[in-house]
Amino acid sequence: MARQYWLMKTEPDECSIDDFAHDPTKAIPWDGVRNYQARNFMREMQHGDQVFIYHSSCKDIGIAGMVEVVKTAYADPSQFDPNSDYVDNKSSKSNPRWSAVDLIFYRKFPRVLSLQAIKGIDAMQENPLIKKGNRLSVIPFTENEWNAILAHI
DNA sequence: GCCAACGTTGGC
DNA sequence: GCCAACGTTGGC
Repeated sequence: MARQYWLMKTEPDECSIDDFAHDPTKAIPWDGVRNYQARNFMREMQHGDQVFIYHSSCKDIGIAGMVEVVKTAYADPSQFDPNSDYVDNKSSKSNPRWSAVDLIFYRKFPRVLSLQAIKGIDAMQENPLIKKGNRLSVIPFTENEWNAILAHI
């Protein structure tokens, strides 16, 4: 199947593009997703899929760079960790409720492409990212949307 | 810090 | 299965 394109939101205080860039050889587990729609998208991800990293709830809101999927969905360990904020007592090991994927650095943009700029891109008008009240933290991108973003970097 | 919009929970 | 209450997200 052809490579797919995604966007994942993160608060840069938690995990930013710089955390990936810091060691480009090190895969970082993307765990803690506790939304079913976002989880389902993560389960569709394939090795080699590319992902925009979006910084939310911060000073410099927008797309900061790109990472790549290096490990497809597996049971998110944090759901079973009683010390984790993300523990889910209703999840079972035989049928884990939540999934994680591993991501690796691909590229940091010279500057963050701001949400405001993204809203101005024609090809992005149907993308959930710019819809008011949207809370989805994992968003699929069409190839057209993906290329339109790259054309503005 | 505010608050609108949304997803989830739980009583019925 | 409905829906009100609640907690969270995320831009401003």
